[in-house]
Amino acid sequence: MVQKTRKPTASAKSASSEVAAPKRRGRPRAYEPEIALGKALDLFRKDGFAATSLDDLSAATGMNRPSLYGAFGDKRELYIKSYQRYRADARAAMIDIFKDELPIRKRLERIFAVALDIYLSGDAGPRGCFTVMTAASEAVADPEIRAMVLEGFAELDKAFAACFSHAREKGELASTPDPQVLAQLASATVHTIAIRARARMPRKQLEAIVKGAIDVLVGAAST
Amino acid sequence: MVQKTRKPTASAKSASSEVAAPKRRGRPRAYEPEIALGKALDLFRKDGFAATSLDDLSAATGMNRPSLYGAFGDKRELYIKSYQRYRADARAAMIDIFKDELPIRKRLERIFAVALDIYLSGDAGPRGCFTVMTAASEAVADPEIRAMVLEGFAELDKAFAACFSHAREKGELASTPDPQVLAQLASATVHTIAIRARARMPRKQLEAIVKGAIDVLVGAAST
DNA sequence: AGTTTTTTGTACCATCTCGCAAATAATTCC
DNA sequence: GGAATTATTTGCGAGATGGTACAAAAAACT
Repeated sequence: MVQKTRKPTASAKSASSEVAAPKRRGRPRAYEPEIALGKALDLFRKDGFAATSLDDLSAATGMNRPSLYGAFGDKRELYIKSYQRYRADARAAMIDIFKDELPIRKRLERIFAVALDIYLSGDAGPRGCFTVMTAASEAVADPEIRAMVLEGFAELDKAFAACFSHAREKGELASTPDPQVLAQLASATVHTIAIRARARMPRKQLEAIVKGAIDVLVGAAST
Repeated sequence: MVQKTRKPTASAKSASSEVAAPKRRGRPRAYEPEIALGKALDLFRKDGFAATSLDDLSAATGMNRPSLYGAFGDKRELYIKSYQRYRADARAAMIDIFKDELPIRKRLERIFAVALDIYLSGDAGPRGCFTVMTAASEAVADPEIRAMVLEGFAELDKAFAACFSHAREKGELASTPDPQVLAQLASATVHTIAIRARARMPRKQLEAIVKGAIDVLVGAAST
């Protein structure tokens, strides 16, 4: 009764965006759940959890309330699914760069640039980072959201740490500052630009902050 | 009609907590506005703007709705006044340390410790930083709040920059990284611990982040 | 005493909130 | 074609929401 109970029969091998139409039984869905979830995500990013009403969500997705409820569960579940979607999108946008074989400085530049793209996007003003702007607020009272948020921090820290470790092994960085410490400062930089972006600080200034941070992070250790 | 229009007659020299009772005309107030504002601040910090209802505020302050309205204006005005109060409190807690004549490392340690105290306080879980957790969210749509938030960032950056400049003049820091860059990284560290505190990251871990950041900030330049 | 001034308390309103039940529509299976 | 299955639509209902009107209360002024 929640989301899709996909294909009880057909080929269960390939999962995601199967071209095959598994011939669902009843009335066909009028709207693509993935698109609707994207719209819901946009709204939650813009207004946060409490200020986003089901009517807003209904209008934005084009689904009326019961359909929303049937597809995603109640408001909180929809919020959590939206957050998962956000995280998946952000991860997808970053993972290649994190894994790429570039000089550390170049890599950091590209990662921060992608982050800025994410945070500054939005028709009605920059939306910032979902984790930082709304999820962290909910985290204090909701254990499930809290776990996701903490996991998000850890994921980013870990990715940066791998970056710095790798760079150190390649001799791009000195051994003095622990890669993990550098990683936490890089995460902090991500966080500060996320917040500042939300307050409509111009991109130029945010890029200046990023540049300064990179200088210290790689310059401080290598030079 | 808003807040106190204090003393049309009496001595207009001393302002704040005057002991003199200027003999207000009508029925005396049942509650101290400053205390009520503190309670409102607590609520807004805990739940944010949208999720805090006037009923909640009424219950917390002990004032009923019309009194609240008469004393502080509508919900948004009360929110803004709460934020101003928060900023004033935070400034008061930090200003002495910023001005103090301590070695840069010691000064940073104390500043971050105070920040952690603020962010981790709260009966119902750590409340984080008002600016970061709720005000920045509202900033995107509300110009007045936005101005205050941006001003808050600038204030913190400036205070840190003054710190680092001063330290450099005293020969505690090398000349390589611009004090302003160091300041922005210090602010970023404040922001990241504010967010992480809200997600109930243990104080120990937050202190570890702070320690690492300080190492890089002062160690990177001075060694 | 009575008048004036200010705050409080009660009650109310129009609107929005979330979630759901019942009825209707579109499709596949038999 | 008819039964079964799945989605959509309409609309409801109990309660919360922000804000306000109005009268009662408590003080000072005359």
